[in-house]
Amino acid sequence: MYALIDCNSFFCSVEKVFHPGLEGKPVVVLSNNDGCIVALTPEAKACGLHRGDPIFKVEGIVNHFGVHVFSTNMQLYAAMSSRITSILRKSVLHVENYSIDESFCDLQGYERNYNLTELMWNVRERIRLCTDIPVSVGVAPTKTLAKIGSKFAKKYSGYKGVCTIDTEEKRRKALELFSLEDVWGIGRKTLEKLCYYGIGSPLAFAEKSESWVKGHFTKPGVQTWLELNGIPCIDTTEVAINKTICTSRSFGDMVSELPALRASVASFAGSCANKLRSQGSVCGTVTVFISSNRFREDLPQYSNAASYSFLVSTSDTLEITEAALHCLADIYVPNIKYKKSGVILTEITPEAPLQLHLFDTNTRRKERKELMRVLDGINHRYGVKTLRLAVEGTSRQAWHVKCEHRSPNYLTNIDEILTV
DNA sequence: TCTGGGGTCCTAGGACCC
DNA sequence: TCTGGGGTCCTAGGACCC
Repeated sequence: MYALIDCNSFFCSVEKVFHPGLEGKPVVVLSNNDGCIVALTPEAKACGLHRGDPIFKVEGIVNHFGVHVFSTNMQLYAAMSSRITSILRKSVLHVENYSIDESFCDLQGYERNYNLTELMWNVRERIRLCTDIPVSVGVAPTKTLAKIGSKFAKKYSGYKGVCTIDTEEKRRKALELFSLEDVWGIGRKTLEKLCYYGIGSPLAFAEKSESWVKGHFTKPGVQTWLELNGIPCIDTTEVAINKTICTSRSFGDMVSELPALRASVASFAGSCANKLRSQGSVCGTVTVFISSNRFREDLPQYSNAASYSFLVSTSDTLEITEAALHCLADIYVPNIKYKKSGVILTEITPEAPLQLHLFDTNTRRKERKELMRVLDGINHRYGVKTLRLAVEGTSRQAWHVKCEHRSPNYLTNIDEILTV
């Protein structure tokens, strides 16, 4: 059996931990740049707000109902997430951190000594006591069914936060009541396809014959079908090493001048290189992209991308930034109002063993590695971007993101710790 | 005025090999 | 009229996830 632990309205719940007066009030958390709603409480949903709504379009609702609005603070949410994960790991042997707000537990063996529902009730209570974050838990023979269970646990208070699907009868009942589009693995396209074949519920899909499903769907569809029928086949083992690393942002204000774009690209390249080193990898290629504001039909549109491949794979901030700025120079066109830029690192491999190159002229690899070690050490101790390249700029610039309602970093910065 | 960011996996088809 | 068989690797694009 598997358990899925899902934090309820996670970003909002974290904000509520530090603003206890908000219990029972509508709360939303915005995307970067204070653009769209990315997380909202049930109370906010009841006001008519939806995930994905651009905030400026729903200002009326927000003001009318007094909805509490927060800018996103990923550093804070990530810190809370790791606290929850560590509580889980102390409670259950096999924990798989699936996303910032969800973890799977492999409960194999626990059924001999525990009632699984009671076990998860205890885990849930421990998380509540230690972090004040409410979670919903689904327990079932497959991960897809566990996900469904957690949704029921969230929706119906009678489950007291834990819904276990451990009999054929419960499985069929759950599949009958659950909505098809909420099934893990069924997106917009698959939903359309299922509708076309007259399939209206997860149960109807699960009851199709194996040969029919194999004839009409490819591997992911077949996997979902198997999982719904109680046969585990989705392996979500944590990917500790990313195969691509991307940092991109929409700008607070549009920019046209090359120096501002260079500052943004250099800053994103630095962030990418930092992530790359933190997972002990090097990259073979860096890609830079820039684009204008696609929502402004009245302005000339332009977007482009360019890549550079290194002779010898690297994780050196200076090398990666320099290459990224060359790419930018290749695609920059003046007199365009740019809204977004980004840096992508690909062809990521472990830093050792490093494939060298016959015609490589870089003789300072060792010194550079030491320099990066010092750079990372300082930024780890004194905060992200304390030490950075001059080209990234020094003052608040037009391309910086907007975040007018950001909470302090209560959990990670001693200067911003909560005062009681 | 204002519209997010960061990933993975799978498949088909092209290009190439013997 | 007839035009082999069996592979690998790479990439773009689609679909999905949070």
